[in-house]
Amino acid sequence: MPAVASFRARASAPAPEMPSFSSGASPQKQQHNARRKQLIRQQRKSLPIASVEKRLVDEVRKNDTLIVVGETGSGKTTQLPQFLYDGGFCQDGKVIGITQPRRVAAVTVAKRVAEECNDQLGRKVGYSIRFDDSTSNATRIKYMTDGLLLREALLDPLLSKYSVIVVDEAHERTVHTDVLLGLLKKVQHSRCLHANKNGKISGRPDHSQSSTLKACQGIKIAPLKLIIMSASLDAKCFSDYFGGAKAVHIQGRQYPVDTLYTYQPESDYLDATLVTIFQIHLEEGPGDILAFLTGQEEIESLERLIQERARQFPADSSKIWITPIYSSLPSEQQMNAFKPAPSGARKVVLATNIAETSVTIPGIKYVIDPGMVKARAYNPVTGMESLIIIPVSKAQALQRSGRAGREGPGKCFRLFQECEFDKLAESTIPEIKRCNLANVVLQLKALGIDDIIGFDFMEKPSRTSILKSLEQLILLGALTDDYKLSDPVGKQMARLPLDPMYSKALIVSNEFKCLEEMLIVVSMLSVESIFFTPREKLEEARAARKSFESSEGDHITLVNVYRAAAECLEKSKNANAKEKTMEKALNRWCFENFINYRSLRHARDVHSQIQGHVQQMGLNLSSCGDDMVQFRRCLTAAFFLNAAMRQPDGSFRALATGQSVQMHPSSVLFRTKPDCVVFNELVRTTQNYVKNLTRIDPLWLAELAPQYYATED
DNA sequence: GAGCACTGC
Repeated sequence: MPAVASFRARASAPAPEMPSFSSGASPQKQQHNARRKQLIRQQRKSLPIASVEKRLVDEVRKNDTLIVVGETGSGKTTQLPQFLYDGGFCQDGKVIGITQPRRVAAVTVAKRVAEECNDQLGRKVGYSIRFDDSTSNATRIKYMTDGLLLREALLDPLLSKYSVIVVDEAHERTVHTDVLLGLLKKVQHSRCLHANKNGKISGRPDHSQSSTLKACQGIKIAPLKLIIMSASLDAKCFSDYFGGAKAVHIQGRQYPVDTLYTYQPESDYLDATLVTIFQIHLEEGPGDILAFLTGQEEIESLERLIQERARQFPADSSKIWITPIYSSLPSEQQMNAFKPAPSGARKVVLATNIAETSVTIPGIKYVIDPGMVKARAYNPVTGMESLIIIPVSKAQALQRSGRAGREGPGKCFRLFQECEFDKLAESTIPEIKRCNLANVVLQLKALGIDDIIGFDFMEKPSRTSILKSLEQLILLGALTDDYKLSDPVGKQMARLPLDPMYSKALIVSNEFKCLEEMLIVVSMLSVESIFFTPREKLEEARAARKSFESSEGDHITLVNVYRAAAECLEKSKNANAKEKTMEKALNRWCFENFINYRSLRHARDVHSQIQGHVQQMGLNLSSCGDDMVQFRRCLTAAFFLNAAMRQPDGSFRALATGQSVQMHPSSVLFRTKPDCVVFNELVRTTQNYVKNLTRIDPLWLAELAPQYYATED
């Protein structure tokens, strides 16, 4: 066991603002109602942003683009749109759009603002996220996810119904935010030219804008106001990107957080976390502890270690109550982290990154930050994705420490030396530089942006990564040989909110008369893991899966699961059950069959959305019935880029890249010896693994994908 | 015989 970690203090900086879950309490009595209104008025008035309302609105009037840096608790997300509404930015029925990176934020903030406006949600104030639209013609303040606004741009390239677009949490730099910023810059430019043209002021002709401009000729349209909101202090990069746009700073309201570092480097951060938890528990005053770990496995093993250590304490000492929280944990168990600790006990929340931005846990006074994070990495040359544990960035560390100062002064224990903090990267590498770009490229092409390499990204992805995506889209038939969006295949693919390879699979399956089966497959492949295998019930989980297994592979197994679930719903429907009862029955069925209910629910949502799209495209919901050869041939035609051949040593060779890969043990084919498979996922962990497999006849490759395999023997 | 942070359309 290493020596007890010891710490020294350094003044902390405020952390960025995060949306938090509102309690959603609904007033019942009128008196209660009046009190609540009064309270809301007071709260609004006391927000730091309230004192600069007039100045802010003036700045938006004067500047086409404004950068707003707002610290935690400044109220920018809820207040600024209301200021703009009151300032007359919704005249002529125009809408103020506010984008968020996360669905839950769009919903909770919209609810809060509707309440502040004393109006029903969905009228003046609404939200729109995938699968859930709560807006109407009357909506003037619209909260939405950034990805949804990108989709809207496909239908309305000038985003003509918006007078102002506010991009919130821009510092997070998600792929969607980055693409949106590039697009908005272009749209703003187009609308400016357009307005000038209509006003008989001659704008310089701009050929890059011609397609979008042409689409909107004859429509009266005003310039677009852009507001970029960021919580971090890096306003300069946004300002530079938008031609030196003005930046304003809004004070936050956050309690001070004492930050402490270790004197020595810690070789084992898990053990150091364990030691620090007990150090806080024994030496510090009341308050809950939040420890950031990298994944489920670390959380589970630390939980066991804490319990072991706690047993060595005298029975009358105060107790520790451990609540893990990570994304794949079923919601009921996640909720424990939000409950107060039993009296006399201290709550210790062991969390992944989920507690960094996505959820705010009440009662936290102490944060433990080992300074590591599990991050996705992508190799554009091999197409290989992997998850690696790397040091956090400074911005991330600040975000984590800020979690200790939400309700009162707090302390953050960083399990590394102060000199190490100074060496950390300023901010996390934007996602656009570490993911597959096929979807981004397809979207941009569909928006009429032909020159992807020359596109004005805030931070350009590598040339290799862009070229690789272009190449993949050509192979899928979405682009022609001269990099133009193909018609109808490319256009259809761009309309579908799916991975391009899955979109192509749907189009192919229409020709193979098995669209129904493929629709289920791509829906199931588009969501998080369907099977839930708790460590302590491994055998039971395996037995449950057996009843769905197909010897042909994982794709047909997924179809079987989906259909069994649909049958379960059908049964309770025939028993005239209400929707709520039906969902309950499905939930129970999932539990009994070791299926992740949340994932299945999500897959059903995707299924119904995509079904709507393909029907609109005029495709037929055909089924191949029991002809599984036909379906496997279809999978081959769709996923030919992901084919692998068995080698004499039992490993596989991915045909497109020549990489040596292994079957993942989670595949139903794992104990069998197929000669040739198509797969959907290639991940690197301890070795290269392929997941979601179906066995195919190797001869089908040359027959069904001759453009790719004809020259190979 | 492995193990997967987090989002989003």
